[in-house]
Amino acid sequence: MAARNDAGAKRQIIRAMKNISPCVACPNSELGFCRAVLKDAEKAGPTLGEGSDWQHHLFIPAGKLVLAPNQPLPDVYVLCNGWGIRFLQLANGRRQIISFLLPGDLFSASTVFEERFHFSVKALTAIQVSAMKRKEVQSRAAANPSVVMAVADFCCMEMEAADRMMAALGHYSAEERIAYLFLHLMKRISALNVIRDHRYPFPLRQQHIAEAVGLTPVHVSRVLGTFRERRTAELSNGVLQVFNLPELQRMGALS
Amino acid sequence: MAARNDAGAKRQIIRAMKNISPCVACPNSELGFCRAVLKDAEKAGPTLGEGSDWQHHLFIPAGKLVLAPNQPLPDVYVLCNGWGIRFLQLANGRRQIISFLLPGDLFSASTVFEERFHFSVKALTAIQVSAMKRKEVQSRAAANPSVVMAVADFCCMEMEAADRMMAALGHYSAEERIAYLFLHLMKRISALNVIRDHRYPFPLRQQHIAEAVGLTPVHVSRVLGTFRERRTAELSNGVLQVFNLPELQRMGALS
DNA sequence: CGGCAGTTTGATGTTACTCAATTTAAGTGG
DNA sequence: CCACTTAAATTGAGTAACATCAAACTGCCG
Repeated sequence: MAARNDAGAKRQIIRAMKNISPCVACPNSELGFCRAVLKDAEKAGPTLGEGSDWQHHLFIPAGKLVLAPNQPLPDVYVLCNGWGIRFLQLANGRRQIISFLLPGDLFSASTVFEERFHFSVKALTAIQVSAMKRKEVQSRAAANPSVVMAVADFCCMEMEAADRMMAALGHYSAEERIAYLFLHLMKRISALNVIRDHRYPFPLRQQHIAEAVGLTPVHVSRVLGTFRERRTAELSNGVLQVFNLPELQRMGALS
Repeated sequence: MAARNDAGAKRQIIRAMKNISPCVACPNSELGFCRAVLKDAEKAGPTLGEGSDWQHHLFIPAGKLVLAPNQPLPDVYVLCNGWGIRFLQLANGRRQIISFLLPGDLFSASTVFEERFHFSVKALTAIQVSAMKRKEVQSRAAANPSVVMAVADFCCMEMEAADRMMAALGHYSAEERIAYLFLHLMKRISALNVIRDHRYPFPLRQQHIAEAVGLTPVHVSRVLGTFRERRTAELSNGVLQVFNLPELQRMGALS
């Protein structure tokens, strides 16, 4: 039921966002938000031209920093394509990955409200980003309740995800944290892709998993090793293959 | 500067919330939100009677569960008085404290948008809670931008706090996590109370600290012991006394 | 072929957990 | 005011989980 809820919210975001971003400038969008919107724009005809002055699109290569914290920025960002990470840079040089950004995701609901962000964003793969003037988004939201609903929904999802991750970080073992991360991302990926044979696109390095769940890369490697031995799941070549879903769920279920 | 920001946001919430809740039914409010609102209501005269049908007040004894997760509830809750904890109940019987609720706090910004909550709330001390019909809050928000701003601000604060706590849980040692928690709460308490001699009201058991930062109560006791030995800080009798603030900040600074 | 980033493996060290006992503090009822 | 009870905090000993350090291995790309 939680899964249905998530997927429902995502669809709602997609639907409502049509009122914000036609997203017509994304030529090669393959997933989620962009494609859905693109189709609609085609149907609707060429009314919403690509040269609008309140939104533009960015094409960012893999590994590049997209946003640094505490810069005043006039735009709200939606990831159209590819994967990103949202993270906090810590004093000791480490970083905590707060969330993985998938196609259709607002970088954060807070970007709609505030012009300074407390986090950084980096491209994990090559990505496309839709940047929309915050002022314009806000005024459209004021005129259109479904946009407000979409932002509110995203906001709730974001907060719930953060809360659950806190619980995982605070009270779960290495195995359980990684299982939880896998399940959480699998649910989100499933909402965007058709998954066959339990094989999920998963462009993460072990380093990223480590930074997300608060372990060292070395220990992540060991845990993934045991997952492989036990034939629970295997991560390689950017694909997560799950062999024993019940086992994974047993480990990663928070409540 | 971060502190000023926080205090500013709090004041803004208090100001904007006057449009939502006169809060006149709280007889003994001593802190923050309620008192501010009460004063204003007196000035404004008795127009806003206490018998309004869209809000009521709850008096809840210490230790009582206020909200269980996944119940559809028609109200939005603001803590008027006392301390509460917001937490996730985990499968293994443990719980993760997500945040401490102080006077003036919305239980969560998500309560304004959704009728089912993913968390539980428990009274840490005896508390007073203002419950306002969500529908009414939403319609007042639609009519009054400053209410929207207040909720948005609270939302951003909540998300930022969660993100930083994730970083603390993921990458920080026991000492650092506890120092971080202390500093975070000290900042929030300072926004509500006048603090003298670095003595902060702090009605937490070591068990609560443990549940918030992901340690065992035993280990919390040891860490607090070293804090006391080194004369960094001391927690006893519901009072946190800080002797060496720079030392605490050195340990608990995230970035 | 060489270089490089990512992963794996081993040996060792440290942090924090577990279990259990003891002390302290805070009521409660006589 | 004092025995009795109970919750909370402290202390100690032993252990498990994860970190650290270092070396070897893999795949990939020029």
